[in-house]
Amino acid sequence: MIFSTSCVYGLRAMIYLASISREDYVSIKELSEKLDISFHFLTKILQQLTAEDILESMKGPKGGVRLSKSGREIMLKEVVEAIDGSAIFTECVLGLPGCGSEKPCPMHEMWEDTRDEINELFTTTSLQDMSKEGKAKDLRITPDGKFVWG
Amino acid sequence: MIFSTSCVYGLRAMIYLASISREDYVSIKELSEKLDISFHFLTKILQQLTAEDILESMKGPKGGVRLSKSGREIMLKEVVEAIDGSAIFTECVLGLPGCGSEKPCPMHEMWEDTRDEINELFTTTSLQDMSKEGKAKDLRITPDGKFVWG
DNA sequence: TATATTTAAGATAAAATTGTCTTAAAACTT
DNA sequence: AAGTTTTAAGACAATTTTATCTTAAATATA
Repeated sequence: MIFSTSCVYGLRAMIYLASISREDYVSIKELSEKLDISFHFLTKILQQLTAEDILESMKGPKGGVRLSKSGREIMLKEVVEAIDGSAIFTECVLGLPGCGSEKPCPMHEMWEDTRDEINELFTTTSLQDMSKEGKAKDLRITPDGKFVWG
Repeated sequence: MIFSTSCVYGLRAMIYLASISREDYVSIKELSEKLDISFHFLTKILQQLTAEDILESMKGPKGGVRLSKSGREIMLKEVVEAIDGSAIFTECVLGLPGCGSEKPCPMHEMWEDTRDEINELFTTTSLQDMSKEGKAKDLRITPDGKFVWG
């Protein structure tokens, strides 16, 4: 997998949130059931996103989480960076610290363009792009496919 | 990191092996010292590559490992697949089993081309390409850069 | 044949990731 | 004000990955 399990769960949840009204809070319980992800584990992941101000949260009845900005304004990269960090968008393949144009490794030149393309892709693709795609074509975002779009 | 630590170590070792004579065996001890990787850990990784017939090994004095084919014939993808598996070249971003053109996830279409590009890149780039690049420009393949090409 | 060298293989340990459980704090409801 | 619901936070456990250590097996050399 290119992203960690945590990151994948975070992306699934964020894409789902972008598919529904941004007004009201959605409880993590509901999210975890819809997306078939362990409640406590998902809570931790969403806490990270709340800490990064990509999500807003509220405690108590009627509480839950919601996007802090429009799904059109939240890019996939923000979500990935908040959970997995920016290595995938910046680091070289051989994992050498400080690898770059000035001090490259043998794989740098070969990889650079593709890496930049990945960066561009995740920088320009929004949660809304993904939720619209999924909702319009009724695509699945859970392994079993039982998930239904709001 | 896009690849596991094991995979990165494996790539570094294989690129180095492609830079020297294929005739004689190189001891893992020597490799581990040159590349600054734990001997026992590197041994396990290279054992995987030996099991996949990318490397040949011999025990005893004058023993060690060597490429089973010319570095020109061994593609980066073979090394990555032997250690990390083929997920990065085939799997979808959201980690849904069976995700593909017929049964996609919302991110499938967006990711497909780039993923195929990664696949193409690693399928067509050989160990020799990398070792030539590194040797010609004297690039580093260890974090500290103390490494010297044969 | 005996010895030294080197990979193979498996046990063990440490660290990171993934997942669970409990308690606290905040916000709503009655 | 009391009780319920929900996120926050931290302890704990399981799993995977990374790393180390020990013993066995094979090969060369003397």
